Order: sequence, then structure tokens, then C-alpha cells
Amino acid sequence: MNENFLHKWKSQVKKGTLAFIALNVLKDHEYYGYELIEQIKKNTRIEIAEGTLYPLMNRLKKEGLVTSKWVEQTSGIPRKYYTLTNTGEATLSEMSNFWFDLEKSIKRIS
Amino acid sequence: MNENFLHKWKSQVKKGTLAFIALNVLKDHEYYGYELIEQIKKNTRIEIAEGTLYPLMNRLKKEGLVTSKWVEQTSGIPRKYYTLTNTGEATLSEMSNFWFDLEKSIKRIS
DNA sequence: CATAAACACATTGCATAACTATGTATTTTA
DNA sequence: TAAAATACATAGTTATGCAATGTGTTTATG
Repeated sequence: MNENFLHKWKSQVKKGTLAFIALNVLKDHEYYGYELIEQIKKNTRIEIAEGTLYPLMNRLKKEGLVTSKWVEQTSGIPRKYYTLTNTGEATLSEMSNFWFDLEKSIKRIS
Repeated sequence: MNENFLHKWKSQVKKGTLAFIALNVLKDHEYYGYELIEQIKKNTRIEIAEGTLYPLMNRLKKEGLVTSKWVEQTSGIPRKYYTLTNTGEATLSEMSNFWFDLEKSIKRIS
């Protein structure tokens, strides 16, 4: 029923949500980009395209919410690991407040 | 803490969410635009600018999720009332599934 | 009584972010 | 030896929230 609208809508809902999810996953563990995609898929069944994740992580880095470091591998391509900063943790906390308020509001009307 | 990022982020989260909220509010009651803004504010504390709501309702109408009818007032400007269509109800139901799945996923990682 | 605020509709232009497509390069599997 | 998986990245398209602006009516207020 209105498959096209639903498809577009789901993509719109991901705006902002993906940043929130990525920060949450990085909260208690550091991951490199490709691994983050897998972790998010495993934990939330949400599939993030690489073309979505890498620009997202660059934005989060630019905003000072995460830092990154290159880690050379004994074999293969070096991996870029992301860690939450203090600002990142504080910001995530505020994001959680907003998110759970929104949840409650939506439960109230649905 | 990163007030600017938070501001932008909240605006991004609203993308898609506002359509979901508007449809939910229209589920058991028909409202006109200006009234919808008030109802949403009252029930969710979320403030939608008029420049956000009117284009949103036009999109929902174009997608066939709502219909609208002008109602003349004995005094004052005529009001445009919105009603959910059958397609709108069915689509809202699918949106709810996606939303509550997303909620659960985020609870799992936060 | 005049003026501001609230009511009620609408559009334009900007900023942001997800997604598709594409690209590079290495390693593993079939 | 070719394909798939790993691992990074960017460019262009598309959708939507929001500020600014516009029109016109009704109600409150000083």
C-alpha cells in the first residue's frame, strides 16, 4: 500500500536516527567503519550503505563527537577506528532525552 | 554542549517523524491545518512551523493518504479540514510497525 | 479607535542528510 | 582466475524541515 511513499518515508526517518544509533553503538566499544555497519545491522536489522556511513562519521568527527585513528593491519587495508569523545557522550545524553521524549509523545497519540 | 549540532539533529529527526505524527493525530479526528499544529503541540510538545505543516499536508494529500475539504465559517477565513483515507490508514499501520521496531532496536543498544 | 496579536491559508529558498552509483585497493573464497 | 568480501571514499540526486515572507480576517488591548 503506497510502497513508494513508505520507502521514501523510511529513508527520511533515518535522517538523524542513524547518527543517534551510531553514537549509541560506539558508546561502550570502539569500532572501525565497516565493522560499525555490521554491528548496526546485527543489533538493529538496519542496513546502512557505505555511502551513508562514511560521510556520517566524517560529520560526527567534524562536530567533535568522535575521534578516529588509523590502525595498520599485519595484512590488508588499514582500518579507521572511531571513539566517542567527552563531548560526544554529553551530546548523546541530550539526544537520548529528546528521543525518549519523542517516543513517549508518539505512544500517547498512537 | 554542541548546541548547534543538537539543534540541527533535532530538526533532522523530525524529517519523516512529523508525517507520522500528523497521520496519527488525524487517525481518530479530523482537523484543519492550524488546529493540527495546536493539537500536535498540545499532545507532543512538538512545535511545527506553518511553513512545515502546509507543504507536509499537501504532500500527504498528493500521496493519497489524506483528503481535504474547505469548510466556510460564518465569520472568518475558511478552514481546510483533513481526513485520513483508507490508504492513509493502511500506510499509517505500516509506518507504526517500522517505528516500533526502530524503537525496540534503539532500546536494545542504548 | 487604532494597533498588535492571533487566526488561517500559502510559497520560496536554504541547509542537511540518506541513497545510488562509482571508484580504489586488498584479501579470501569458489 | 574470477568473484565476493573487506575497507576506505566521493559526487550527484532527492526529500524535507525551517526561516522568511506574503495575504487577509478577527479578536484583544492600550
